[in-house]
Amino acid sequence: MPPFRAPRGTRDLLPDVSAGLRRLEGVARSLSDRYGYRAMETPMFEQTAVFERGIGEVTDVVEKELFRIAPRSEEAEGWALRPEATAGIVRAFVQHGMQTWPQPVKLTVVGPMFRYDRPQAGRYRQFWQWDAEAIGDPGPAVDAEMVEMGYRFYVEAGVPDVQVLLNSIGDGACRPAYLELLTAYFRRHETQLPELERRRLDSNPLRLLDSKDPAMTALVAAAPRIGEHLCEGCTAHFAAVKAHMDALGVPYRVEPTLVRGLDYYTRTAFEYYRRGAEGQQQALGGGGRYDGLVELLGGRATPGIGFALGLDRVLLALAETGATDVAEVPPLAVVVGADPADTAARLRVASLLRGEGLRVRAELAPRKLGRQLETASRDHAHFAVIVGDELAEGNVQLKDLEAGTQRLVPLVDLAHELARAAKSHHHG
RNA sequence: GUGGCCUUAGCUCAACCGGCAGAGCAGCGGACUGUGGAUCCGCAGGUUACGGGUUCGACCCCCGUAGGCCACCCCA
Repeated sequence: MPPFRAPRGTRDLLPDVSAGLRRLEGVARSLSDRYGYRAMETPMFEQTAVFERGIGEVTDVVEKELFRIAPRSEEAEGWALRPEATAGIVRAFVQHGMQTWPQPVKLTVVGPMFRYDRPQAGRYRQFWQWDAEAIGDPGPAVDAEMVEMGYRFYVEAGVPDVQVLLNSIGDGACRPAYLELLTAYFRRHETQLPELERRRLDSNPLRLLDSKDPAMTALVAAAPRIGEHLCEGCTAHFAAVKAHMDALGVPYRVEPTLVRGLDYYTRTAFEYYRRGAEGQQQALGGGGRYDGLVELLGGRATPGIGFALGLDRVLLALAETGATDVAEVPPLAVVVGADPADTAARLRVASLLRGEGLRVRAELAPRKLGRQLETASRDHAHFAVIVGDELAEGNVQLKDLEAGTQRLVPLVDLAHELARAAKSHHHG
């Protein structure tokens, strides 16, 4: 056992996996660009209060999953690593007076998030998200546009069987009344409720709706549905969102029991999940509207909507379907030497080529020529540059490792020759 | 945070009932002293996750800890 290991719930992304993550990040940035979302960065930690106020004091994320940093003695307030991006972005929106920018302000963040959770496959204490937020547009069209952008991400990333779940969870006008109705309904059947569900009746009654306890199925099916108790405004908004989705041709399923875990959501709630995936980590991403959040964090009342897509889970899904490999680009050439001891000559020739912008590897270990060529072949390099006695006359051997041919080339022409060969290689 | 299963070389895995810890792959070297992907041979690699206990004797049984995984809670 090595003396040090990556902390629990974190992991090293070795080059293959790291390349996969960067590929996903590329898809996310491309989509952000196409849909008009501008990239920004927020700090990886904020005042704890930003998350407590923004996400909600009684949510699991704040109550038990927040990665807290104890304040130093001279500081009154503690910090916490960001468990999600929305609160920080909205904090920045308020801080920098973005309500004076042309509305809506569309922003995106890609980066690591942190939650002090019990780890499992696809659930880590440090994980990566693509987050996008559109702040300042109350209309349903931007909701549909956002759901579509997320859906397109999975399509372009190559994740099969992604389903969009859609619901409306009401707003300040209709949700309180519905909650009362729902709570009253379950209270009437309280004796049939399992222990856990009885406790949730007080803390978060909406959660009863997507309980996994089989004893709840019948009860949930007969429970009042939010969709039938939305106010006029929410009903119209939801209908318009669905109409836009239909027009865009994005497949979705209305899921009346879909609720979201964070307090700030209003009206539109959506989730992307993978059908048929074993294990519980089928939630690939989710989001929703948060028309009260900006005000909650000290700004003028401003509507907003956003999503967070979990990149680790996409990586996991791609690995399961075997579509994860990112082909490594081999070096154009490997510089090898006839005299194993003369490392300096190899290093010098490689340096020359690198200065000309070429991707080359120098074989620096003092191994005999055969071994050097062997590793060059296994690297799938196109060429080997053999440095030997002919260097005295200013020449090297340029060997085509695929064709097996080689010829004498003056050192002064080498970069040009290789660059030309590289071009013809790439163009077939 | 709750319950359960697992942990042997860098990786994938063997090791009878409690009786000398092994193989394949990967790495390094040789066969091959200025010419490559194959082949053959060799070398190195281990406190059997860690700490304790039972036993003449523990990879194997018991207890604890850590990590991973699974189901919850919850979520990405």
